[in-house]
Amino acid sequence: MLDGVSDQPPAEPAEGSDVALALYSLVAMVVGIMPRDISLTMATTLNLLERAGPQRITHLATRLGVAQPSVTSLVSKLEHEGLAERRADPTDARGVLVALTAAGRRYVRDRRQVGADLLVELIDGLPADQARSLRAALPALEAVVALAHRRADGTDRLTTSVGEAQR
Amino acid sequence: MLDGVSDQPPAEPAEGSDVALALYSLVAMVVGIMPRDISLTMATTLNLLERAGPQRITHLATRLGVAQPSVTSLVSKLEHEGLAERRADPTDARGVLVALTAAGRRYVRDRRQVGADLLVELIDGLPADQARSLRAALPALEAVVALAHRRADGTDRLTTSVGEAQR
DNA sequence: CATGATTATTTGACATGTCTATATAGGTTT
DNA sequence: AAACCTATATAGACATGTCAAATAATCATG
Repeated sequence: MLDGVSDQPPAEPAEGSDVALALYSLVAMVVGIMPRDISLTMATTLNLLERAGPQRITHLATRLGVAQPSVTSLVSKLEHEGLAERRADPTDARGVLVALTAAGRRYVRDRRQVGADLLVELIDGLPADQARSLRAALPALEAVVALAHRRADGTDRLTTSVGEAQR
Repeated sequence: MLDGVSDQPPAEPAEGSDVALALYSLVAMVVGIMPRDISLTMATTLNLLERAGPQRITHLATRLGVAQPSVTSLVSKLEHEGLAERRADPTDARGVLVALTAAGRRYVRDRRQVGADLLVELIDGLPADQARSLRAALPALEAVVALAHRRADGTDRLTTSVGEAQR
C-alpha cells in the first residue's frame, strides 16, 4: 500500500500545468523575498533533518546532490553554530548520525514561521472567495508536499540501516 | 489583473495560517528539489529582470538587499555567461540598465519550466477531487503572487535591511 | 562653472561552497 | 588474521558571494 492517495482516479495528465506554473511563480516569489541568512544547502539540510530525523553523512550527500566531503564541512559548520550535532551510530562505529539540536529545530521552525507569516499577510489581502478557494485546496497542497517527500525519500526510513541498502 | 483583487471584502485576519504553512512547506520542498546550478541571488536577479524589465544597478542592489559592488560583479558574471547585458541609460550617462539577453530570457523560462514540470507530475498524482480544488484555487494563487509583486515593486528593500550584518 | 552629490567600477579582503585525491578508522569476508 | 570494502575526515585547490573603501565619470545646482 504505497499509495493511499490514489483511491480515486487520478486527474487527466497535464491538466494541472497552469496551476503548476502559478505554484512555481509563488515559489520563486517567496524565495526572492525570504531572508538569505544561510545557504540553500544549509537550509535544505536543516529541513531534511527536521523532517526525516538523523541522517548519515553519505545519505545527506546523495540526497543533496553534493560530494561527501562537502557535507562533512557543512555539518561541521552547522555543528559550530549549534544547529546540528554528530551522534555516534550505534550500529556502525565508522558512521555518524547528524541530528538537529534543540536550537536547530527552533531555527527551522522560526524560519518556517517567517515564511508563513509572510504568506498569511498576502492571503489575508485576498477577497473572501479566493481565500476560501485556497482553504478548500489545503488538502491538495498538503498531499502534493507529502507526495514529493515520499518520492524523495524513496527508501522509507534508514535509521535502522544494516549496511546493505546502498543502491 | 491588478484591480480585480480588492473588489470584495478581505477575509478575516489569520484565517489563512494553515494554508500559509502548507504553501511554505511546498516552497521549501520545491527549493530542495530544484537544481542548484546558479546562486540564489543570480536566480532572483534573473527573475526580477524578466518580470520587471531592465533595472539600474543601484535599484537591483536595494532590491536584492546586497551592496552595490556585489551587484556589479554579479552583473559582470551574468554578462560573461551571456544571460544579461549592460545598456546605456538614455536618461543618465552615469548609470547602466541591466537587461536580460535572449539567452537569459530563455534560461529563466527553461528553469521555470523545470519547476512547473516537476509540480505537474505531482499534481497529476492527486485524486481528482483534490486536483479540482487546486484548479479552483488558481485565481487565488495568481492573486497572491501578483499582490506580493505589487508590494515588492512599491516599496524599496523589503527583505533585510541593507546595512544589517548577517552571519 | 565650480562644488557637491550620484552611479558605477575597481581594489583588496574574507568567508563559503564545492570538488578531487588521500588518509584513517572501522567493518566484512575468506 | 589478512585483505578488502566502507564511512568519514583532512588537505589542497578553485570559483563565488559578499563587503568596505577608494576612484572615475557624470549630473545637478548655487
